[in-house]
Amino acid sequence: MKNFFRCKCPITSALDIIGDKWSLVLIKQMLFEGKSTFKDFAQSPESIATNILTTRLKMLEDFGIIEKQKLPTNRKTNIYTLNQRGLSLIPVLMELTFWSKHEVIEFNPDLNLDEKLEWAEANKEEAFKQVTDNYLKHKEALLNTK
Amino acid sequence: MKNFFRCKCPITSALDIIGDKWSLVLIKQMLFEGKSTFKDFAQSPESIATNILTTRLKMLEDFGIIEKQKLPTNRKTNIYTLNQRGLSLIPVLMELTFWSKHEVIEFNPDLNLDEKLEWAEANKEEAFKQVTDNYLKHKEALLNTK
DNA sequence: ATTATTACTTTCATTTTGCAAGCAAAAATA
DNA sequence: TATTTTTGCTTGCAAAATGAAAGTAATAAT
Repeated sequence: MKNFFRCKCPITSALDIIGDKWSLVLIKQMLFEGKSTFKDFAQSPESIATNILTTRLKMLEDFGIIEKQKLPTNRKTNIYTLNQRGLSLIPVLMELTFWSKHEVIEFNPDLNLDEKLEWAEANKEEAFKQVTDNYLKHKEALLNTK
Repeated sequence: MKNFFRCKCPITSALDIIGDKWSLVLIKQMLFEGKSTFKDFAQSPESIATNILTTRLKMLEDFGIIEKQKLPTNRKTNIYTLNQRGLSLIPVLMELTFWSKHEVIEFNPDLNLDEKLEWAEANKEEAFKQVTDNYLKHKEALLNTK
């Protein structure tokens, strides 16, 4: 872990963990798109390569951001879910969404913007909580025999 | 610009612009560390290579996140500053800071955490505004004969 | 007039990412 | 039960991004 972090800056260090090309995309897919298996991620429109996917999932697990487990009904398929450390990235992801809505749309007019975004931006705290609760319910349902 | 964006997702598209290893670090250095020249960035503890620095600054300028200009008193030194599009990334950077304070400190105990962070986390909207105003003043001072 | 500084560029090494194919274990199907 | 399909993952190699070191031209400072 020595030399893993570029310096003592909190922002730079956060980016040293989740600032690569794929980590936040994977977390977003779990959080907002209900994805939970290797196959789910591999088949995304972002189309991540499977070797990269393997190493990213392992890294996120090593940092305690996600957890991997199997259902009693299926000894093969791994279920990847966010835990608390991952869930606490929700504000970062939502602020990125807001920024995108305002500033990225000019460069990528095809952006898929949720109609509830307006409300979420005006009620951030409530929106954060709602997304968290939503995911926790989804996760529970997922892990009690899919 | 075709094929620049991986897909139609706002989060993924935002990351396609500022999700590389250095962009948010440079923006942070301007915003919180008063850096504004090529030399400032090159001498940072993160130690970015100068060739990368050149391409990143150009990219951020092309996307309208920063602007480059010269002072009347110095025809050589370029002054890089954030404009509105860059300033609206403040919430993203601050949420990253909060996440780091709670979750990254375990992996990098040397983290340099501002003592005002506690307050900022409890008063996000006010903190965002304060950081913005601070920077705008700094920028104005910077550009009126340094 | 000389030296130092600034903002780059260039070259080449290293690291990261991407693509395609392959694989073993488990699950689904016949 | 035997065969086929699916899943999660690995391997080998190509391409792209990043990094380190040195060099350069224009400007600024001495």
